[in-house]
Amino acid sequence: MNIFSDFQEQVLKAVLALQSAGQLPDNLDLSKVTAEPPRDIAHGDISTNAAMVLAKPSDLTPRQLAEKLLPLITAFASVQSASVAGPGFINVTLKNDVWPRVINTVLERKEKFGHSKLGSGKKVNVEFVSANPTGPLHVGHCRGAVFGDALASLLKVTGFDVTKEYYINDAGAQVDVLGRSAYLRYLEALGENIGEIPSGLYPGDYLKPVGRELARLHGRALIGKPEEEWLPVTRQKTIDMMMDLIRDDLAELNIHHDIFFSERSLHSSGEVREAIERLEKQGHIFKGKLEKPKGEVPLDWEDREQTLFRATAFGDDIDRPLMKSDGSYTYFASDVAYSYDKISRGFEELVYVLGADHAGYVKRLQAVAAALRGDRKAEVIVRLCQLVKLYRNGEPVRMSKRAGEFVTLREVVDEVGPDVTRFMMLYRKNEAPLDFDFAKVTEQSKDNPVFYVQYAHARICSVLNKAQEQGIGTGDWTSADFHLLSDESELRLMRAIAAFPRLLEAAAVAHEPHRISFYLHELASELHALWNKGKESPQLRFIVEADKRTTTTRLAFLTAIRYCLAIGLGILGLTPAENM
RNA sequence: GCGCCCGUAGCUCAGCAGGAUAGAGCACAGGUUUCCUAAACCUGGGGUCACAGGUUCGAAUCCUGUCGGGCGCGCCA
Repeated sequence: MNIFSDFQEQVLKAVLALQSAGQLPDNLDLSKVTAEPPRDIAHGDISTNAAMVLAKPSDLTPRQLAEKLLPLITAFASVQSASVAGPGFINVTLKNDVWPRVINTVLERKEKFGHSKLGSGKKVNVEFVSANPTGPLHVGHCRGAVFGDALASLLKVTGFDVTKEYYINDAGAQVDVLGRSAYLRYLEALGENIGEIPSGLYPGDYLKPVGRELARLHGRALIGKPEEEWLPVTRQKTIDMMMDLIRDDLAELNIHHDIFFSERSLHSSGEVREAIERLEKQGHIFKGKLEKPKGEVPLDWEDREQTLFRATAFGDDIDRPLMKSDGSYTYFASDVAYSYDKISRGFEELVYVLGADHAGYVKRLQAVAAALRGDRKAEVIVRLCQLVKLYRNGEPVRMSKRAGEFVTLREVVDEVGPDVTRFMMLYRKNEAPLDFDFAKVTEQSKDNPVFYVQYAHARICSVLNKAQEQGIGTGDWTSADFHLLSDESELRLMRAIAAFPRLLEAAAVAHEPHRISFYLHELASELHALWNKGKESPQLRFIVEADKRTTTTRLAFLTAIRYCLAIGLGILGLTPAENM
């Protein structure tokens, strides 16, 4: 039950009624008609702009049209009163029985309250993390990982058919370097003196277990062989073990992808060639020279003719090369094939969660999809996550990538826990930079939003448990009478509950899971406010021994709030705290 | 040079799908409280929504331009 979308539908029906009565023109654009909670609650429960957006094409003033609509809206079953206000808003106060119905809906639908069919089963691919399999995940991957996972959950509960995907960059020069680095560790494991790891290879200790495993599997068999014989072996084993490592890191954060897609497989299956042939047939490929880049010029710049995808025809800034000078495919060529693969699998929405340093990829990804999709719908949506700055007691944590000193994702999660990590990553709009202070995020005070929200849930659990001990909160809410809830704080909480389904839909449409975090903080805040009132006014406490009916009502009410908190936290990937 | 993101209170940030008098937390000022419904509470001051145009009945929100900050710009992935 979404009181806002229900009301909007009714308003649209009222407009249609006026149209069939000949009072309004037939060809009105109704898409701009909204039904939303007014910012100022003095304006009632729901406000619609119908009269304002439809006035001009109807050749009426907003007020005239509002007056026409008013009697129809006043007649709605759920409406107590309606009035025209301001420039032409129609404000509505709902009948008292609406809030009880909302709460009953929560109690019936339980952990599915707020779920909707907004997405109507649309197939969405959410690709996130996709870090190179050359080492453990570091803190920089953290935000995109959490964001992507939460977004996927959000889209799921709003009715999309979501696939969570990780693209493994297991082709190209980087993983060759990785294979060579592991080979050294293999020699080391067999007792050879390898000295310092040469620059250009991966120095990290995390490759030592790979070396030992290679030694266990192959003994000394790989020694003395030419590189082209051992490299494929060490490379693949290393990639496999690194991906296991990465999967473990992600599991620490409660993140599980549906599909791990290998870039290498695109080459071996011939898809790279196929996809490029398809572009070629469509005439989107040509040979040409690119202009020298402005900015920083690469050291090995050479002016040469190359095979290019005409990305500029699809809105990109420059055309993109598909072949290297040695005749092999570029990374971008794999991207073309991968896009083609996703489109062929029937995804109508391709979501990419990338770091802000990949902003330059947005247009080329969109260009590729536009060129390849043909008659299919395949919309590319890119969400960029800004950097996370780590602090320890207000001091920035220094990291040097060159020296191999970086804070790993695992270190963060081990120190503060997955729930705190996830919530903090989502307590900011994705395109805004984020400060993460180890001290602040684990602080147990109301200034810490994770704690604040979890505490609200735990408080409810504590009351419900206490009630159960006294034999009152049995879960049978049939005798609850929500008309008894009349305190301002209680009314605000009921409005917040009623707004939850709408919030989820809006967050899904905007691909902005952070809105849920802020909503939860607000909901928690309202709950704590009511709780604090109970200190001063015992009649506002949840358990009122002398009044069983009120107690039952409030326990049911708390249960509904608890569902909202738990559902929201669940979408963000947190486990609601039962006690703290 | 070009592209993308950002610019809202002293600070960190929200601002819901263009809506009515722009919000929260911190900090600041004043007050309450030592209760066991622990990990405080209440009240208050504070704004040229970077700037200038435009679209609209209505713009922090959409468009254009300017300024300021960040990121990126072929044979790395």
